[in-house]
Amino acid sequence: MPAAATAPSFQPLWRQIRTLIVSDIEAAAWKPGEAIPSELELAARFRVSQGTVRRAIDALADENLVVRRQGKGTFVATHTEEKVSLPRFLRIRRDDGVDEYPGSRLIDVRRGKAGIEAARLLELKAGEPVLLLRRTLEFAGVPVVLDEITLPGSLFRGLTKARFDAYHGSMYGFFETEFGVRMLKAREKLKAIVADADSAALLAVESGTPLLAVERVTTTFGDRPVELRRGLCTTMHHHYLNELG
Amino acid sequence: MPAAATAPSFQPLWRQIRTLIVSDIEAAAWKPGEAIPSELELAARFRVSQGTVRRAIDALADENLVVRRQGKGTFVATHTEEKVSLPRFLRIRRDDGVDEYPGSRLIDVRRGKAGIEAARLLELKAGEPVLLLRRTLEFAGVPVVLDEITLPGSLFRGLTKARFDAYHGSMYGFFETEFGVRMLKAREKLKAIVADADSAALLAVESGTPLLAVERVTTTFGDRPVELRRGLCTTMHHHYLNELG
DNA sequence: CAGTGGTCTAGACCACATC
DNA sequence: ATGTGGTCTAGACCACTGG
Repeated sequence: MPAAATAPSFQPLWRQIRTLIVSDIEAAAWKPGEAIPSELELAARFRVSQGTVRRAIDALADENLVVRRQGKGTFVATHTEEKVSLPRFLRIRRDDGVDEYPGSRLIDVRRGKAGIEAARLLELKAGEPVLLLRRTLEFAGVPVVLDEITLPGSLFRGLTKARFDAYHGSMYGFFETEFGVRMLKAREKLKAIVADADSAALLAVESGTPLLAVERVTTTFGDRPVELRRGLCTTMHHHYLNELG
Repeated sequence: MPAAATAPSFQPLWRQIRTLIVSDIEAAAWKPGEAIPSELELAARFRVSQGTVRRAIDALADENLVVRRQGKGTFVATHTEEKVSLPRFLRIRRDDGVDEYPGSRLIDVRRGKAGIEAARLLELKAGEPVLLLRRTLEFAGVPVVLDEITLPGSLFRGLTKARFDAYHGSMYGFFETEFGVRMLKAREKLKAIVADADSAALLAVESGTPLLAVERVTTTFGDRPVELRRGLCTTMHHHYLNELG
C-alpha cells in the first residue's frame, strides 16, 4: 500500500469512507440538492458502525460539501438555493450593513486563447481555448464590481450570453445546473489599484479612482482550478468583509 | 430555566461542558501554552463520559482556543509560539510566494480619548481613555503596512514604547503575556484608497499611490472588542490573501 | 513502560420532520 | 408511528510521546 511522501501511510476508516462518499458525490450519484442515503443505510453498505459514517459526514459538512438537516436527511450542497442568505463566496458588503443580494449584468461573452498567466492559474496549456465573460454586480442598481471571468473552454462548451440571460439565479448556480461544474473552494488575492479609462467607464467612476482588485481562482473536486476571476470593486460605499477566527 | 429569544432552551451536555472549560481558560486556570487536564480527568470531574468531553474539546480546537497534540495533551492556544508558521491573523503575503515573517517597527505610543467612531467599534463611551500606537510592518526591511492601533486604556495600563521594544515576539504575544489580553477573533473590512502625504512618507511611496485600507476589530472572550486597527498596505509587491471554503 | 489523544463499536435514547 | 439526524454512554483498542 504505497503512500505519498508527506501523507500518512494508513488513513482512519472514517477518512476512507469520507473519500468514498466524495467520489459518489463527484460522480453525481446524488445530484446537488438531493439527499444522500441515511447514516444507517451507509453504515450497512460500508459495513461499519453508524458512528463511523457520522464522522465522515461531519467532515463533509465542515467542508460545505453536504448540508445536514435534522429530521430530514443529509443533502448535497448546491449553489442554487442561495437566494435566502447571501452567496457563500460573495464578500462584498454595503457599508451601511444592509444585506443586499446584488444583481448580475452580463456584458459580453467572448472566445479566446489562454495567455501565459491564465494558463498557469487554470493549469491549462497556453493557447488552449477559454471563455471570457465580463459582467458587473449592481447594488441598488449601481454597478459596484466589474468582473472579468476566464473559464476553460472544454468544461463550458455551449455557453452563450443568451443562455446565461435565460437562467435565473447566481452564476455558480448556472455553472452547476447547466454544465455540472461545482465550485467548492476559492483563493483570493487582493490589491489596491487605480481605475483605467475602460474600467472607470463601466463602473461609472472617474479615471484614477482607487479600486479594490480581487483575483480569484476557484477550484472543484481534487482542487482542480475551473475559474479565474479578476474583479474590480469601487469601495466608496462598499467593502470586502473577512472574518478571522 | 429562561432562554434568550433565539437561543435553544436546552443545550447539549457537550456544549455546556465546552462553556465550563472556556470559563476556566478565560479565568486563566491554565495559562496560554499550558496543558489542560486530560480527557479522562475532565470526564471524571464533570461526571460525564470521555466521549462527551472529547466533543467539547473538539469544538474548542475548531475555534482555535486550544491545540491538540497526540500523545502529549491539549494545550491552551497562545500567540507566543507563532514564530514557526506565520501569525494566524496576518493575511499579507509577498507576491513571489515566499513566506516571510515581517518585522514590526513601533513608531510611537500616544494617549488619547476615544472618538465617536472608535468608541462605537470598541464599545466604549466617547471620551474614554485609549492608547494609540503607530507601527510599520517591514518585509525584507521595506515598510509595507502602516498600522494605527487603538486600544482601550483600561486594559493596557502601563503600556509604553520602551516596554514594547523590550519584548521579543509578535504584538499579540506582547498583549497576551504582558496584559493578559487574548486576541481570539477579528473582523476585517477592506477598501482601496489613495495615500495622503503622511502615510506616503512613512511607507516610502508617492502621495496618491493606491493603498489597501484594512480596518480590523479584534475581540476576546464573549466577543468583547479589545483592539481597533486601521492598516494601510502598499500592494505593489504584496497582497492580501483570503481562502474561501 | 504509562499516559495522552485518536479510532471504532454497539446500543440506548432524544429532537425534529413528515405522514 | 416512522424515519431522520443528534446526543450520550461504556468499553476496547490503536498511535504517539516521553521517561
